[in-house]
Amino acid sequence: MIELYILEQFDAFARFGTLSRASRELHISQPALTRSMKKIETDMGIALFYRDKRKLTLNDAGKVVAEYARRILEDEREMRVRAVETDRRTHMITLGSCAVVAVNHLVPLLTQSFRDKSILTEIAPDDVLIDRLKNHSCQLAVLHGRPKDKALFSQRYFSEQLYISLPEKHPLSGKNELSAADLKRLSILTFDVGFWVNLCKEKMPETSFLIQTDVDTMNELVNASTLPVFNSDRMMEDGYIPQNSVSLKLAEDFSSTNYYVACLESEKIRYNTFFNSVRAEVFSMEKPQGS
Amino acid sequence: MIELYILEQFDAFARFGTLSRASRELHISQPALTRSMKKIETDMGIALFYRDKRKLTLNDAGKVVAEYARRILEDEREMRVRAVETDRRTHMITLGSCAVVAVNHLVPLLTQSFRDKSILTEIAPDDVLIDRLKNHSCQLAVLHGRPKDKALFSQRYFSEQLYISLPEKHPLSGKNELSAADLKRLSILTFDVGFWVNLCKEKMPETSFLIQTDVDTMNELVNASTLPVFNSDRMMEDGYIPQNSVSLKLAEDFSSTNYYVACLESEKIRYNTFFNSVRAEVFSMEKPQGS
DNA sequence: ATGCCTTACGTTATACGTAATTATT
DNA sequence: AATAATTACGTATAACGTAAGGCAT
Repeated sequence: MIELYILEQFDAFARFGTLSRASRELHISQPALTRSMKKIETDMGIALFYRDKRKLTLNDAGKVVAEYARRILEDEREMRVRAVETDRRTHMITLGSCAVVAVNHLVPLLTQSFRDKSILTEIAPDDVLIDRLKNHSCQLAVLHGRPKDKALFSQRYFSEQLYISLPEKHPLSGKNELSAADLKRLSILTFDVGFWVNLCKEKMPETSFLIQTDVDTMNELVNASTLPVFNSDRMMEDGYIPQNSVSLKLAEDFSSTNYYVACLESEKIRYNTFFNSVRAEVFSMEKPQGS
Repeated sequence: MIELYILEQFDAFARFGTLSRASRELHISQPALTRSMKKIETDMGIALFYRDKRKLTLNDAGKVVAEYARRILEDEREMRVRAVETDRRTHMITLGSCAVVAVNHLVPLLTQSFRDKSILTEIAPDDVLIDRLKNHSCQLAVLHGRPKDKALFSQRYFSEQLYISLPEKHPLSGKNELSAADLKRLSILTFDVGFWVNLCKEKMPETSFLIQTDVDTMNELVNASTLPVFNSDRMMEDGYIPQNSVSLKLAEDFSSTNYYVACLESEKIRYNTFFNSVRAEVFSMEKPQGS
């Protein structure tokens, strides 16, 4: 059997043309290459080179070996990559989500259901997430609405209602709730949460959203300014309530959404316990409000 | 890099299920396998087995590796087979010749000198043969005259003298020998032997040569007709003598030639024994005539 | 003189087997 | 007891580098 280190050296010679050049590329000595090339010839029982005393050239059989060597080496490399990939997949769960708020409660549930695995979370738009589920680059995804694709299993997670937090002395702070019309010409501090921001920009083109991507900057601005702040019921439950402010519901049909947790239908059983704990979580979240 | 002996052992485990069984199949010890399996895991940086203290089972990554291992090992095997095949193909000796008659005695000599090689003969003009020698597409060549090229080694083979075989009752049959003038306006049955035919057509433009390319057709025509037949001393020695005919020497300066066997000067030693046997052949051919 | 291939020799790395150990059936 | 995997240890193969030689440009 011809070992791979020999094929690698043979391939290097085939690519670089001389043993000395190949030896420099591989960081080994020329004599080592001479010996290896001799070895592969005796092991195969045939000559692979024309020997010109001075120069070494592949003969026809050598060219055949060079082709195979290349393919075999490439396969070996690919084997390692693919094996490491599947190893990662068995040791960690990738959770995609269309909104940051949605993952906050899911990561603890996942680590509880799969104690031996680490959890990787990624934020992406819905369509991207669906693609990722299908090509196994993520196993679970939080989406807006129930996906129609039959290959996907999904379960309702929770609803989110938009709120606007206003300083106590703000002209609008006395109202019960707000409409889109109330917010015309206003500037609202907004953390970049993808979906919501895009939706509101579209539905309320006359309102200006001061979009922040850095958490600390956002917090500082919230405390230091008297600007209205973009908010939601779920964020407030998690404690994101600006000081000295009142939060009013934004009463529009687009200002609430339902999140769904999805996975491949074929992997549903695998995540059964996780979905159960999600259901329990939903129950405990929505029951107090309903009562 | 994962060496092939490891992949072979891994594949054996994948196929036979236990290390001990695999070790028996491969005729190596169990500890050797334990070590190798450990090595492939550390080299790849991931686990490939579930370890049950008692039993060893492939995990998902291990199954991926098993698939690749199988393919890689098969490719390595195929590589060796294909290389040996092309080696065999290059290990047959190609003998080029400017004349058919010249190869008849050389092929037996070659098969005797190189019992492990097969002999391929090809007929071509002298200039083509010289090119082929230089680019290694033939190893030996029979040429008219000694090549001047210093890169070529050559050795005189034998001379050939043209004869014309005539029916016993032919008007010319009483002569001692023939001249080109005698043959004007005659039609002569001629087997297509390249060099001679072209030479005679040029030197005797008024004679018509009825050129035949099929051996059987040629023989039938020789027997069924009363036409003169193109012949030579060497062909007659080989028994090509038409029935009821007399063969007269064509006495012109162009009607005899010397054949030389040539090879690359750099490969002379390789064909040393062959050239010796050619010399012996020449000796036994020309001595009886000379004495 | 330089570049390329080869040979010779000593060193180190490593793949192997034997023997002993643990655990499971 | 028998089978399977592992650990420990000594051995032998063989891959490597250094040094030196040959040969052609």
